[in-house]
Amino acid sequence: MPDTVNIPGEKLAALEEALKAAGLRLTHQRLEIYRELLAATDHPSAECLYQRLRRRIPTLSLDTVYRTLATLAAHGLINRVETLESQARFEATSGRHHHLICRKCGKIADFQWPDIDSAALPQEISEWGRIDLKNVVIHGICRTCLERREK
Amino acid sequence: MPDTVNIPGEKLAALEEALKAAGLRLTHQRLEIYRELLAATDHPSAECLYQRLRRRIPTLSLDTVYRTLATLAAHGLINRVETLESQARFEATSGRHHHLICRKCGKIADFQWPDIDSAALPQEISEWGRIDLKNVVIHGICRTCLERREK
DNA sequence: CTTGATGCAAATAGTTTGCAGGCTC
DNA sequence: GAGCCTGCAAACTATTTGCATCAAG
Repeated sequence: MPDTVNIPGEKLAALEEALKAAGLRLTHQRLEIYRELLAATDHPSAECLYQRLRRRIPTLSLDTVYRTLATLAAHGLINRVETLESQARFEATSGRHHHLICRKCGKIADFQWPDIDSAALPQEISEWGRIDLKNVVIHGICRTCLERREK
Repeated sequence: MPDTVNIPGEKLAALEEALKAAGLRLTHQRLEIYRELLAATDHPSAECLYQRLRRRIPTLSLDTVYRTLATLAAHGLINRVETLESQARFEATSGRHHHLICRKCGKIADFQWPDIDSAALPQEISEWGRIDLKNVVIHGICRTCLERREK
């Protein structure tokens, strides 16, 4: 099993470029945090990322995870995902997608819905202001939790 | 100017019924907090509701606002609105609607989008589990903030 | 070398909880 | 009158910040 996550080079190049453009340094921690987020599919919280990374980088501190997540989010490399929980969750920025959230176990899954992506917004919206992002959030109970409940 | 907010009786009846069904009491505080939320259009935070209600009920405590919001939310009378901010925001449960969030001032507006409400979800979703709620969240910058920025 | 980034520890913000007295049913 | 609800204060959780040190460019 590899000790570090291996990730498409283009994404890492984007990280390096975005950081450089903002006059920020490409540090070991930033690289690893971003890598971990690229590899993760479960929209981890800061705390959760910290636990995973600690195995590889024992000296890493939770503060740095928070600071790095804020930095990366500010530069559009990652997204803060809005949930109803108190803990913030994160994902690496990637193609257009939407979220399924289980209200029981809190798991977040992605799904595609091209029909919505291309659908025209209601007329009234254009008067509200400038639209940056259109996202569908679906709440429900995932299959695993449903089956657990039946027992 | 009226000292208390006046609200359609049906909503209040729903509150009374829902509380009674759960074996909970209809207290002055719960009534007023729910009334305030029914009247509000700006999805206020707990702190914000507290400030508004204090004028009418000087003895009200912030803790009670939090506790009451949790109670009402647990019984489906109000919704916690998910935002990217750290503060939770609330709205009285009402007809199907979606949210516009200004990333500058944090204002949340409602809008209708019947096409989405009636649109069929992608096939894959049904395999995920049970769907309770389908919500569109739009992020952008509201007109007021756009104009302020131009100056 | 220089300056921004990190780790540590302490501070904050928002929210929750334990307890004693008050109010609804 | 009995027990849930409230207000008060203190506890908690997630996140942020000040400062001395470290490392990337």
